[in-house]
Amino acid sequence: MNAPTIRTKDEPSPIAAALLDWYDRHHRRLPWRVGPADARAGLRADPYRVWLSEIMLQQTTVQAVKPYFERFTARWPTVAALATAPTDDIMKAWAGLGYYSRARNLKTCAELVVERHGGRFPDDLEGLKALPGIGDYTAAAIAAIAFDRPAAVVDGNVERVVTRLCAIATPVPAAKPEIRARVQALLPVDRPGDFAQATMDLGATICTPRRPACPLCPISHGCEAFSDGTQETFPVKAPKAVKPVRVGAAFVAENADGAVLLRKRAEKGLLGGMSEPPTTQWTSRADGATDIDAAPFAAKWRDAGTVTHVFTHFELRLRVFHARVDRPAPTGAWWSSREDVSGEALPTVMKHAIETAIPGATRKPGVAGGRPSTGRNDQ
DNA sequence: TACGCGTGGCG
DNA sequence: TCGCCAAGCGT
Repeated sequence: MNAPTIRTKDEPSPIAAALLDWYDRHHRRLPWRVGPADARAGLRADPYRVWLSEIMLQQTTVQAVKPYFERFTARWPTVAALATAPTDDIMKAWAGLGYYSRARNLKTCAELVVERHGGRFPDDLEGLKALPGIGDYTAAAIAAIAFDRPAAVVDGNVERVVTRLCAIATPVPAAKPEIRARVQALLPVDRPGDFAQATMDLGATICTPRRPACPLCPISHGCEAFSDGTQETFPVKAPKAVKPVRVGAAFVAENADGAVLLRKRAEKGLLGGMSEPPTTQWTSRADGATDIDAAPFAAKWRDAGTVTHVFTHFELRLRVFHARVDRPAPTGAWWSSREDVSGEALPTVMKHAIETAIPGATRKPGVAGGRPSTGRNDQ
C-alpha cells in the first residue's frame, strides 16, 4: 500500500476516483445493470434483477448467464412470480447452468422474500445474508448495487485487483479479511454501487488472471505489483488436490416412438433434483460396475461409447449403453417423449450421455438439423 | 477450514 | 489437448 493520503471525509481516495472515472467511460453494458449516468441521476437497479443475476453469476461467466437471465426475467418478471413457480419449472429453466443447489435456493429465497418481507428484498447485509443462497459476497453486491449501501464487495475479480494493488502475498482465501479491509478503506461513500461494479469490470477486462493489460489500467500508478513487475504472481493460491477418477454406466432406453426413459435424482447432493437416464453408482474404484449386468432391466444393450465429464472435484467416465425396449416405465421413472426430452431438467453430462446413445435426441425437435423421425442409430 | 458442488471457454 | 478458471455458498 502506498503512503496514506490526507483527505476530507467524503472525498474519494485517488484510487477510487480514478477507478470511477474509468468506469464512467468504459463500463460494460449488461442486462441487469443500470449505467453510471443513470445511477448518478438516482436510478437504482431492480433488486430482484440484481439478486437473480448475482446468483446466476456465482462461479459462472457473464456470457453463459446472459441468455438464462433473459429467459428467467421474461418468464418470471418479479420475485413474487418466481415464488409461485413450480420448482420443476425452475429446475428445467436452470438446466445447463450448473451448481443446481442455486436453483433450489432461488425458489426458497423468493418464497421467503414474499412471506417475510412483503415481496421486497431486505436492504441491509444482515437481512440479505439470512436468505438461502446469499452469502458474504452476494449480500454485499445486492446492498451496494441495488441499495447503494457502503458494503465491501469482494469476489474473485476484486481479490485479484486488490492483491495486486497492495501486493498481498498471503494466499487466498486466507487473505480475505485483509482484502475486505482494503476495499472498505477505498470505498467512496457517494458511489458504492458503481465502485463495486467498477472493480469487477476492471478485474474482468483489464486486471485479468493472465496477461493483464496494465498499460490500459486506470490505477496502475498506485499498483504495488505493477511497480514490481510481479502482477501475474497475484493472487497467491494454495496448491490444489488431484482429482480422482470415478467410473460408472448410463443406460439410455428408447422406445418405438423415440421416447427416452428418465428418472429423477435425489433432491440433494451432486446434480440434486435433476433428471437422468438410469445409471449405476459412480465409484472411484477402477473395477466399478460399468457392465451390462448393472442395467436396470434386461434388454439388448449396445455399447454406445464413453462420456468423460470433469466436475469440480472428480472426473467421471460414464460408459453409455443404448437399447430399444418396449415396456412400461419402472417405478419412479417415466418415458420422456421426443418432444419433451429437450425441455427436461437434464444436466449437461446427462445430455451428452443421451446424445452419445441417440444423436439429436436432446435437441429441440422440428427444427433443421434435428434427428429425422424415421432415423435409426443402431449400428 | 476444507470440501462438495457444474459447466463452458480459453491459451 | 488440457489445466485453469468464472460475479461463491453451505456445511
